[in-house]
Amino acid sequence: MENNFTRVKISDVAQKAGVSSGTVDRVIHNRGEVAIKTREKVLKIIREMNYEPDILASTLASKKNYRFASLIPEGDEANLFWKSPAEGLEQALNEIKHFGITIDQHFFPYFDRNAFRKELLTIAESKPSGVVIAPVFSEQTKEILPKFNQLGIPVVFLNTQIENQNNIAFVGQEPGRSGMVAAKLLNYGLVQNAEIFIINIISQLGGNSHILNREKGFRDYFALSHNPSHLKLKTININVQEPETLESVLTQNLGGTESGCRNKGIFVTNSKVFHIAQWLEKNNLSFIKLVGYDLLEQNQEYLKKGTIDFLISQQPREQGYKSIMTLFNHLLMKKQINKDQFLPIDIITKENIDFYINH
Amino acid sequence: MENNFTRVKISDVAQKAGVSSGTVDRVIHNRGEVAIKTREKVLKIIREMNYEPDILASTLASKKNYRFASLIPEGDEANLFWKSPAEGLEQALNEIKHFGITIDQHFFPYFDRNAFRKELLTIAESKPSGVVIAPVFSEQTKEILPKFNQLGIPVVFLNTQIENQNNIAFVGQEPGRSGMVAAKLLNYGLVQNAEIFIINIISQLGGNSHILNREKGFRDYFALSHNPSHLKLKTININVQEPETLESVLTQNLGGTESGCRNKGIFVTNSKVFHIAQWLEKNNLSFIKLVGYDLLEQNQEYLKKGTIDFLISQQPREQGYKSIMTLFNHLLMKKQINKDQFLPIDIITKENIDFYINH
DNA sequence: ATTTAAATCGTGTACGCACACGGAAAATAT
DNA sequence: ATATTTTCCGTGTGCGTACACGATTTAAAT
Repeated sequence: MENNFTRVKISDVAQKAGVSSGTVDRVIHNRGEVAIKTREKVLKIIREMNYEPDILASTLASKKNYRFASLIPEGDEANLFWKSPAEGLEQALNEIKHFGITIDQHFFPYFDRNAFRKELLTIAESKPSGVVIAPVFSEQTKEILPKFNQLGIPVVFLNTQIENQNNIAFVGQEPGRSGMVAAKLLNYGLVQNAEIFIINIISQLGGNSHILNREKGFRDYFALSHNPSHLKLKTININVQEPETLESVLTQNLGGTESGCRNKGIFVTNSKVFHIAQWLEKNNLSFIKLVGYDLLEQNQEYLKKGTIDFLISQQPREQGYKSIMTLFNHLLMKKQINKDQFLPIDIITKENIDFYINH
Repeated sequence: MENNFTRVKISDVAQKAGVSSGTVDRVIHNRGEVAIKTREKVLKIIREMNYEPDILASTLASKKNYRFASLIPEGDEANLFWKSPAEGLEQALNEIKHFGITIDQHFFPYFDRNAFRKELLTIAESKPSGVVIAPVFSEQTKEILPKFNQLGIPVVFLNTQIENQNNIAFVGQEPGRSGMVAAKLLNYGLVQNAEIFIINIISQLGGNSHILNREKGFRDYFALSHNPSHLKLKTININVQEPETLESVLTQNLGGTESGCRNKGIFVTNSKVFHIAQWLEKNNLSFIKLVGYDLLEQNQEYLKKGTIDFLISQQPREQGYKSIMTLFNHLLMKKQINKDQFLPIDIITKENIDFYINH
C-alpha cells in the first residue's frame, strides 16, 4: 500500500552523476569549489532522482549545535500569564532537543524597559542561531532589531506584533478579532436596550496597543451590523493600582437594583477581569454578563462560579510552542514558514475549561 | 546559560563499566546474553551517568521500519467530516517520517460494517507496528481486537470510544461534555420560559452512542442546576433519508409567528445541523438560536450568515494528528502516554471560525 | 581428561551524511 | 620551458548506535 523502496541517498546521486559524494555535498551546501558544469549536472540529477537529504544522518554527522534564545516577561505572581509561554518553549524543546538544540531563556520584569533593552543586547552579543522575543516595548525593539538582521539571526515575535521589523514570523492572536468575539458573546446573551461597558484595567505606562485594538474590534462589531440602535456602549478606564478608584467607578456605573441590571454586560479588555468579578460578587450582581481574557487561576475560579461567563484564551502555551517550532522549521528543516501565525481565539466556559488547562 | 558539555554516549558508559559497548547495548535492549552481575553493574552506571540513547543515531543504525496502519470511514461527499482526520494523519506523518515510519491508510464506507470488519482483518494480517482505528462498529471491533492484543500491536481509538478493549489510547471528545457546552450556549442566549428542541438527525442503523451521550449531557446541564423550572425541553428524532418527514416535523414543532419563536432554541446533536438551518431560513426563522456540530462547508455557510449561532468542533484533524503521535511516542520514544486524550471542545462562531479552518 | 554445549562478551561493519585533507589538473606566472 | 598558484574533486574518517558474527570463557557431559 506504500512505497517500500529504500530512500535515494547521497551516494546514489553521486554515482549517477559520475562524481563522488563529497562533490554532491559541496553542491548541496553551496560551499563552492565545484565547476559550474559539474554543479549543474549534480543539481539536475538531484531533481531527477528527487533526492532529499536524510536529516537524521545529517544532524548526526554535523555536530552542529543550535542555540536559540528567548526573551519574555517574568511569569511571577503579578503576571501569571507569562508563565505559560515558557512552558510552551520547554515543550517544544523537548520534542526537538535531539537535533542539538538548546534554548537560553531570558526574562525581564514586565514594566522594565531598560531591563528589556539590556537583555536583548546581551542576546545579540551571544549570537544565537535564532531568537524568540515578546517585543513589549516597541521603541527598544525597533532600536535593537537591526543588529539581529545584520547578523542574519532570524527573530520571531511572540504575542505582540510590531510592523515592518523584518521578523520572520509573528505568533499570536489578532486582537481586533478577539474583541469581536467578545462582542458577539455579549450581544448574544443580552436583549434589546442593553447597556454594555468596556473596562480597560491598565496598570501603568505603555504596552497597551493590544487593549486598544481589542476595544476597537469590540466596537466595530456593533458598528458594522449588529447594532441595536438603542444599545449603550461606554468605556471605563481604571488604574488597577488604585483600588478605591475601581470601587467608586464601578459603584457609580453599575450599581442599582437587580432588575435594572439584568440587561447589562461587561467586557474587560485584559486578564484583570477577576477584579470586576470580585466586585460583582460582593455586590450580588453576578448575573451581569461578564467576558474577559486569559485563564489565570483567579479567572478560572470566577468562571467556574459563573460570575464570569466567558473567557477568551490567548493560548499562551501554544504561542511559546509554535515560536520555537517556527525557528526549527526555518533553520533546520528549511521549510517555508508563514509570517503571520494567528492562534485560534478559543472561547472558554465553565463547561469546557477542563480541556484547556494543564498540558 | 546552558550546559554545553557533550552528551554522555554509550561508549562512556561502557568504559566506566569496564565492558564493551556491545554489552551495554545488549543490556539496554534486553536482548539477553549478559551475566546478571554485569547487567546490574551496567544499569547502575547508566543511571549514575544519566545516559540517554541518542535517538537519531539509534534510528539511523537500526534500519528498522515502522509500518503504521489506519482505518477510518471514507471522507466522501456524504461524509465530509472524515476528510479531516486523514489530513491530520498525513501531517503527523510528515513530521516523523524521518524515523522510518510509513502509514497504510485504509478506509471503509461509513455504514458498511462488513467492509469495516474485512479491512480490520486485512490490517491484522499485515502485522503493522501500530494501528489507528475509528471503531465505529463495536461488535466487529470487539471481535477482532484480541488479534492485535495477541500480536502485541498497540491500537489507538479515534473519535469513538469503546470500553475495556485494551486499546492503548482513545483520542477524541467527551460527548457528554460537548452536550453540556451546547446547553450552556443556548441557555445563555435565551431568557425565561424558553422552549428548546433537541434534534437527532439519524441516518440509519447503529453508531449512535455519540448522539445519545450528547443528548444526555445536554439534559444533564439543565437537570443539574441551570434549570429554569418552566423550561421546555423536547427531543425530536428525524431520519434524514426522508425529507418530507423533516419538513412536516419541523413545521409542526417550530412553525409560528416571529414573536412566538423569539425564545426558542435548537440543539442538533450532530453535523447535520445545516438541514435545520436551511429550513429555518426558508421559513424566515433564522433568529431561532441554533447550535450544532462540526465545520462542514454547509455548516460554515450558515454560521457565517448567522442562522447557526455556534458550532462545536470535534477537531477531526487534530484527532488524526494526535493518534499517530501517540503511536510514535509509545513505540519510538518509549514515553508514557495518556489513555484518554480528550480534545478541547472548541466553540466556533462566525467571528472566530477563520482561525479554525485550513491547517 | 576430553569433548560438547552453553553462556558471555568484544569486534567490526553499516547507517547516511559532513567535512578536513590533500592530490591532480588546469591556469597563470616566471 | 619550468615554477607557482588556483581550481576542482575524491578519499577517508567520524558522528552514536544496532546488530551480526565470532572469540573466549565457563559449565556440563561423557
